[in-house]
Amino acid sequence: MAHIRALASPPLKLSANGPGTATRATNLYDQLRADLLGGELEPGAKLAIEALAERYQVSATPLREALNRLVSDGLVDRREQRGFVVAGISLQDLAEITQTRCWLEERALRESIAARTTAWEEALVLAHHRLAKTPRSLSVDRFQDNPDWEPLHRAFHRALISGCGSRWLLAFCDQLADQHHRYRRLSAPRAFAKRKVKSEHQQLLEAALAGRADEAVRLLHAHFERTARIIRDDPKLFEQVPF
Amino acid sequence: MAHIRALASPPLKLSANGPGTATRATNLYDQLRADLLGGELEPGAKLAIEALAERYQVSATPLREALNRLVSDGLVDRREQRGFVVAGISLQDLAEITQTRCWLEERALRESIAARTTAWEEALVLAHHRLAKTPRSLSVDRFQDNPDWEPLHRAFHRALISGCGSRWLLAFCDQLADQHHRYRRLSAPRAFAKRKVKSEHQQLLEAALAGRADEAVRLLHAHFERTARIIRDDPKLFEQVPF
DNA sequence: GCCGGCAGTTTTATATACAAAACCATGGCA
DNA sequence: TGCCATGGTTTTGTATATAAAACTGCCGGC
Repeated sequence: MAHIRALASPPLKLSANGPGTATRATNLYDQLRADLLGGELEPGAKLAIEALAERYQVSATPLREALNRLVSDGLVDRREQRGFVVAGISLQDLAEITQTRCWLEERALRESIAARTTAWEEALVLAHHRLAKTPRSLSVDRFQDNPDWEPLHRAFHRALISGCGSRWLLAFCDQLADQHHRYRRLSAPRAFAKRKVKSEHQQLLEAALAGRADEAVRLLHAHFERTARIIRDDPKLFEQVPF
Repeated sequence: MAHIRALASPPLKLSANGPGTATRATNLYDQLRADLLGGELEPGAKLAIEALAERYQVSATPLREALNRLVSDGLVDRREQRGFVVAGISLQDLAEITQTRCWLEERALRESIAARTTAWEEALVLAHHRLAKTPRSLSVDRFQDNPDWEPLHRAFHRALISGCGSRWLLAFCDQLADQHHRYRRLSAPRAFAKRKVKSEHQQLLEAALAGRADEAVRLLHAHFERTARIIRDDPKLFEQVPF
């Protein structure tokens, strides 16, 4: 199942420069993905081959390969004979992603808790510790994204469900987390003022470690739904929906 | 969410020959996918560019594009700098796919039943009718695959869960169904002798229509697990595991 | 004034040519 | 004999060139 990518980081090379060196299409895929998730490339934007080839200094062939991979991830839309565009966002889609993520992560979390091991608990505690000591914002009074935070947040949520026993389910959850992230980016400044994210994670950790599955699931759902509501209620966000 | 492909059939063209005509890479993707699921291309087999280009009468560029898409589907493995191979099979993978499919389809089925509408019920009845009147085997006494059967079987299972309200979940289920199919193909001759598939579907239909969610889920799990067991117990299938 | 077709332009998709990495067999050497 | 180095071969991955489709703006008809 080599197709399931490892978390949000580029695949680590086994040998320094032996067989299996990363290919140009793969590097480009990683970079494009980062730019899509980071918001450098905005939803709905045209992904013109020539412009991108110029921007990333590659030729059309590996570029098209990378774009094709991103289509499968749901980050890019392919329009036959009309090229590629950044996947759009909508309230409907946000609702489905949130709902689906609740369903899948609930299952994964319950399985992880039911099958919990020392290794899992320790990895979880570690992930939480790293997250907890990292500030969300670089500035205390206004929101200024701390780029270290997001990967650690991601890693914590990943650790919660990592013991579920199904690489498929984990891959699906990763994909939904990517999608969720595209929306979360938009709400981060608003969420910063309103939310006590830190304590939400703390409670989640404690419930999971203590094996209180129902409580952990409840907290996780609330966590996701709170994010969704903040985005949904943002008056500016969806006013100019192109459809 | 244009990336979610429509069931197992090629995307239907909206205008006869207007904008959006299928591209060569897309046609190739469909064909390769069919051949992978149909077993023309066996698990572990090398997918050499030149050989495939010759076989399908296309050049390397669209071929590589199609292969990249199939990697995301989990039907093909990419080995950096070493080309593509048909994704392998293993007992471990079969177990995970079966388990994950049970989890996801359970959720989707429960949601479908909870949200059931007349349209959903009618589509389900229709799908079941078509399946029921189509024989599994072209010959009565020995197994000879009826190519009409599989798409109808797929459509029935799809109809069961189609009301779940999440295109994401449906897409994940589709992907798992594809994977499951690769294994199911292998067990079909053995399953033919042992199983009353028809009555399993009949019961499932009745439970779903009557809104008996728990029973429907139980039947669905049993349906999947029975398939998995038959494959698992096949003495020939996994004796020469390449690892 | 608006719709529908038509030519020029731009952009996408594909074929081919080329570069670079992996593979393979051979042969030297301990 | 077993192992690593090495050169030639094959195959992958990338760049570029070409073909084909979509877009644009203009024009004429209704």
